[in-house]
Amino acid sequence: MTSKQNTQQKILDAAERLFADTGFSATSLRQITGMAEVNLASVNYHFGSKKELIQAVLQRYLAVLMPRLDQEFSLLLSSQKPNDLSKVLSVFVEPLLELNRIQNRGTTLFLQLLGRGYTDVQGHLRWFFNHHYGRTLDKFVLLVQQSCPALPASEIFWRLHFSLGTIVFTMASNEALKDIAAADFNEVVEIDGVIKRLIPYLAAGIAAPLQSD
Amino acid sequence: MTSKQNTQQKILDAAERLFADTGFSATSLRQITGMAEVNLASVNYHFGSKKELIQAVLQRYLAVLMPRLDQEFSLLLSSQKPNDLSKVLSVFVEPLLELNRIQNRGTTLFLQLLGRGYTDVQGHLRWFFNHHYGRTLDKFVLLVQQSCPALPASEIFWRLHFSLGTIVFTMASNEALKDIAAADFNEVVEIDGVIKRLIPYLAAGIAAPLQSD
DNA sequence: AGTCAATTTAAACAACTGTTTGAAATGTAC
DNA sequence: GTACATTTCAAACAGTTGTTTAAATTGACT
Repeated sequence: MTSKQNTQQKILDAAERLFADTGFSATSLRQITGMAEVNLASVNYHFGSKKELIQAVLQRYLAVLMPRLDQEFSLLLSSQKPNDLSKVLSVFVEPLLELNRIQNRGTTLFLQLLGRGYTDVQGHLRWFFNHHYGRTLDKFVLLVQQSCPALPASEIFWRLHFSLGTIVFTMASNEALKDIAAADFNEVVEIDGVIKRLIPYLAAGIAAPLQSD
Repeated sequence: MTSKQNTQQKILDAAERLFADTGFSATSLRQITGMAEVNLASVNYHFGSKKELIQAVLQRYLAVLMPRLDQEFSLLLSSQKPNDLSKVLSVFVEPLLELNRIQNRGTTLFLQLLGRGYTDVQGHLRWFFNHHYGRTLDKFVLLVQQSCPALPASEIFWRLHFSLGTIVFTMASNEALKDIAAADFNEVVEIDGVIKRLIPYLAAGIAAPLQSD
């Protein structure tokens, strides 16, 4: 009984690290099973296929993160006045940082995987995400719209995707950025430092005045 | 004589389209030579290897774009007063749109390729870019620092990377975003529309007030 | 015409991919 | 200990990858 869970978990641990580092399609099952020190066939035995393994890796984090976010969004939505945009964005901070409890560098790994999911595989993962967590996402979009009543919905759509790009890219190159910051500015920045730097940048970008042309 | 250039160009045209659509590593040489209607071996004959083909595809655009940008940056730097941040960012618009002259949807293709370059291949392409165009990049950073005298250099470093993430990610998922925008908002957005939407977002984000904690 | 280099071609190369197979090993319950 | 299901394992599967080879074709110049 423990051996089964051990194998599954060893695979998930190795897979998420390799996926985050080099992408889904660039990571082979032999790399994964090699790092996990399990047999090659065990991936297909426990997860069925590589595609399902990718989903399982993401699910481990999404299943914890999304209900938490959903709860926080509902709380903010129940307040009468529109909420400050920075406040809405700050909702992400704590649930994201709590992913570090699932796994050692969980927060970083999850955000990197999210980025890979958007660029690596086309369509497939996006559909999976929207299908499972579309409702939660809608609540967030509604909150942003309430806090930026001057912006048309289409503009908010674009700016939220711009913001997603910022987050995803920053986390994907997180290691490199940390190294440069340390070398050039004598700065030691951890993941929570990066997230807190992101908030004012994103808030200002999303709420930017409309261009007049 | 004309046959050689035809083959090389047919390969480049097919390669850039496939690379932009599905990424560098996910595109096989057989797909490329199939679409280009040339022999499989001609890629290695004319370009040496797949890696060198990737560089050649990017070089076709970078060789036109970067000198133009460098020139514009120098011009702005020569002015006495610091320049408005939106003005500095707007420098990119015209040179980027001129890439449409090289190739049909040149601007879109190039920006998608840039995005792929940052997420697909690790290190390798980033080094290539910094090595060839680091000087031009330095001028740009200097311009941004001049236009945001209140921000410490380290903060600008982070925010410029945030911005790079926005651009790269947006272009990498450009097709998907356009489709969603068309379906949800009846919007038809072309590449110049996206670029012009980006400017105010980026300008506001980069110049955001510092967080007070 | 003939000469020589540049280019194209089909075929094969070794290495790698995800997946499947059937036997061996392990665990669980009676 | 026997019976049974779960899990592991080595081996092979068919398919794809980038690259190389050597012969065939094309081009340009005398």
